[in-house]
Amino acid sequence: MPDDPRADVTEPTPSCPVEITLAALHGRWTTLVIREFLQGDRTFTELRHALPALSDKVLSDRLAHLTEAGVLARHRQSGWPPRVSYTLTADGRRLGPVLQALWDWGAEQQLSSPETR
Amino acid sequence: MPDDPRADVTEPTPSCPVEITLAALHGRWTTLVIREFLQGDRTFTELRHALPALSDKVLSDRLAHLTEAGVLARHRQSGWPPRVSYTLTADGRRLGPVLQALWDWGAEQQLSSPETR
DNA sequence: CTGAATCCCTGCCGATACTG
DNA sequence: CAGTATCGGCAGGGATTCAG
Repeated sequence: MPDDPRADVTEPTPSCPVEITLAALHGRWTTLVIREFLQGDRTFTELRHALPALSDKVLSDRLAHLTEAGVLARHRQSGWPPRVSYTLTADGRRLGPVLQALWDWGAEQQLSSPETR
Repeated sequence: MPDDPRADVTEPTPSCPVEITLAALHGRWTTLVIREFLQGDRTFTELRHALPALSDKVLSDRLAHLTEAGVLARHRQSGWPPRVSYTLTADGRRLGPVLQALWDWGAEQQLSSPETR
């Protein structure tokens, strides 16, 4: 990874692959939302129930952001009441291992330094 | 990972392993600073030269933050001029695979969606 | 040389209210 | 049902200046 042309960078640029991923995961609640989708499709209301403390606005923001990042796909079912479901894309599913890596480091960290300060 | 007691969480909490890791990586420039250390020890001035657009204050903040997160260790060489070097801890070295996972996803993403918008 | 203190500015997040 | 509009508070990040 240091032996990649794209690693020749001296400032944070959106073209760095690491930045791309962090941008996709960016924002409070984002990883929890993704975790929901790793267990299957979800609608707006289902997410609201799974994450009660998450406000409508932020949930809406996150879904839009993840959709734009290529992680989620939006599906409008026509008819009434309006129903929209979201699914992980193939790219979104590839985030599983990424979250796993984040989880693993944090879990190990909890062991090696239970609490500093 | 969904089959872990610590995954029963309905809001972002600092005790979630994923949050711990994201907290360690948090902040602009942080991953670039870590990348420097994956290639060896560095002093304040060396980092300043490697990342010219990074201000003193933010560099200082990042070093303090990473030290507190257990990623870096600080070593004061006594004498004059004052010289301080930083090294990755064992935990810090374990971030290599994490950054690799972030890199891989982002790199793949660049291929599958070169530019949207 | 290696930072810490201060100031300002921007962007995120949350709450509330409203619409197709 | 599934969002958008608006507003306010607060924390992050940059520039500059000062200190051990």
